[in-house]
Amino acid sequence: MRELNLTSVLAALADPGRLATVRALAATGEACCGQVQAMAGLECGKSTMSHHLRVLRTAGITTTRVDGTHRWVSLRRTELDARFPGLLAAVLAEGASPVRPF
Amino acid sequence: MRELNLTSVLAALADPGRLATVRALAATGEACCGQVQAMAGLECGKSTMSHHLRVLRTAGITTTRVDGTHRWVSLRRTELDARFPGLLAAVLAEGASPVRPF
DNA sequence: CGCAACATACGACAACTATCGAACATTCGC
DNA sequence: GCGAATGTTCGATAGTTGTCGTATGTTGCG
Repeated sequence: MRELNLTSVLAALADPGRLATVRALAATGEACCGQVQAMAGLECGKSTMSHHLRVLRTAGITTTRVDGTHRWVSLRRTELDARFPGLLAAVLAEGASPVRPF
Repeated sequence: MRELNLTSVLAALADPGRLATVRALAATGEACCGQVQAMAGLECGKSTMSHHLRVLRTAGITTTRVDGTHRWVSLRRTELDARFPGLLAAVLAEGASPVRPF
């Protein structure tokens, strides 16, 4: 288990593409790189996608399971919630509700 | 009121110095630049401090009240909590508890 | 007014980051 | 084994960010 440093986690999440990636993973549970890219709607090269996934993995937000030619990526919800309670929920909740207090 | 974009907020918080600044502000409620720098334990030039405070202000995390030669800085807790419920609490909670599940 | 205190603005520089294309590695199927 | 599919790694480049020193602006005080 990594250090799960808050600064690193926030830095990893502070990118629209990676945020979309995390949301896609939260919705599906597990997905391989290509699926994530499609679901997150990221139109970038595969190397860029690989880079973003590495940032998320290095920050301890995701984990990767190798299976043949595929790399199945998923959120480390349990560890994340244990270390930073409410953080993931707060980030994922954004945009989910209409945010109209009136 | 600014756009309060989640990505910008996360990017603003993704810095040790700014995180310490936010914690100091959360503890005191309001402080002028020099006090913030001292409380957050930031040993940097004043221009750097001013830069960090501007990043926080631009992201919508803080607001500044001018009073003579002082600039009183404080968190925009209400707006922040309304826009991103739980986010500030999650960020501030880190390190507050021993984080020892055993 | 002149000076000190507080903070911001500007210019410069180094370090980091996002992005891309091409090359490489691994595995599956024929 | 060969080629296709899936990702990663490498090198390069452009843009962003953190830091600093200095200059500037504003206010309070004598």
